[in-house]
Amino acid sequence: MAEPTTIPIICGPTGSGKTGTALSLARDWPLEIISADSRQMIKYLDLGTAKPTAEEQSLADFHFVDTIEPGERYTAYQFLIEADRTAGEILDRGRHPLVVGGTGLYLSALSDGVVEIEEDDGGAVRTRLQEEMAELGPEQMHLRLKEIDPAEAERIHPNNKVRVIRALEIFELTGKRKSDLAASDAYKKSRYRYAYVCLSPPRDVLYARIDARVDEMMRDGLLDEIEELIKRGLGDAIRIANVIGYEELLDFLEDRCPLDEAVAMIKQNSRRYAKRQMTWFRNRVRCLFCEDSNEVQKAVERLWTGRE
RNA sequence: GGCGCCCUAGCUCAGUUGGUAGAGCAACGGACUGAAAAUCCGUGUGUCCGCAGUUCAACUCUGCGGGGCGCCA
Repeated sequence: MAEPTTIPIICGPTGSGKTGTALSLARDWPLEIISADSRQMIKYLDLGTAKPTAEEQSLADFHFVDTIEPGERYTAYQFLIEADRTAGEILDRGRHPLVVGGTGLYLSALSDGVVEIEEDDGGAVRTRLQEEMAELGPEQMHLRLKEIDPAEAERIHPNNKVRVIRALEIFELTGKRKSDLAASDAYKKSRYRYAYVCLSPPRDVLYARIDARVDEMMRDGLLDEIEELIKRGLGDAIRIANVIGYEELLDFLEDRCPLDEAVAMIKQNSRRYAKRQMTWFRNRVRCLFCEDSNEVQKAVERLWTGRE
């Protein structure tokens, strides 16, 4: 039996230049890009998510860009299923799949798999748990988790409502403890192997680039984009989508802060996001770290030519 | 030029009746298994403007110098 194909992943924090790197490779290689970016998937949110432009999208085939509606639910599990399928189709065309993105959870779902759990139809269980959380408070809910799944409760801080709810939700849906499922082999996995290459410029360079990119987004008309979407009745959906750049400007448009303050917050939140991404890549996955685009390109090409 | 107030963390400031200092924000570190650009946890990082004096001991008191703000000229 043949070794499974190894597919390269270009990861890295926001603003590191992943898209540009992928497009450089596209000049010399027959590749298709599997974008692993939870916010670039959302239709109409273009400037603020630094979505590849129409021109950039004409230079290579991008998958998982503009595929969901604002406010629509999408999960790491769906990404695993669909990205695996897409990778297969690309290989069938005789081309190279190249995963590019900064959403760590989606990437590790793809590279390491994720536990299979029954679907919560319409999210009724989660909605109810959220209501109970609001009513009873985090301590009570954490205590409830402690009774059904002490090991998981031990790992989750009581203030982390999202995780406490998720663990309770899993128990209600499956009748099994999250800690048991995680230790089992009930994993959904991709057919392929993946190799991470992380584009990580020095921090001061990255931060300067992030700040400059935010100014550029504003010059390009991010505010107009949002006002247009509000006119089309998508204001609430944008809030739900929870995207840096949109949240802050909605605050400004709703008179909650001056514009310069909103822009400063976009920069700060983007930098913090980049920092969290770096923490993930440093400690969560094994990857080759490169300071610049050329190094990344060489590493990817080594994978494709089969020379390790 | 005279008088008064101020100078402590990256920023805004608190504080020590003399025993080398602490809040908020920022920053930094970490967690993350179907919400992840989400969610959560942890950590003071300091020539206390400079020099000299008094003192066992000065960030604190005194003098000189520097910078800032206000009022009067």
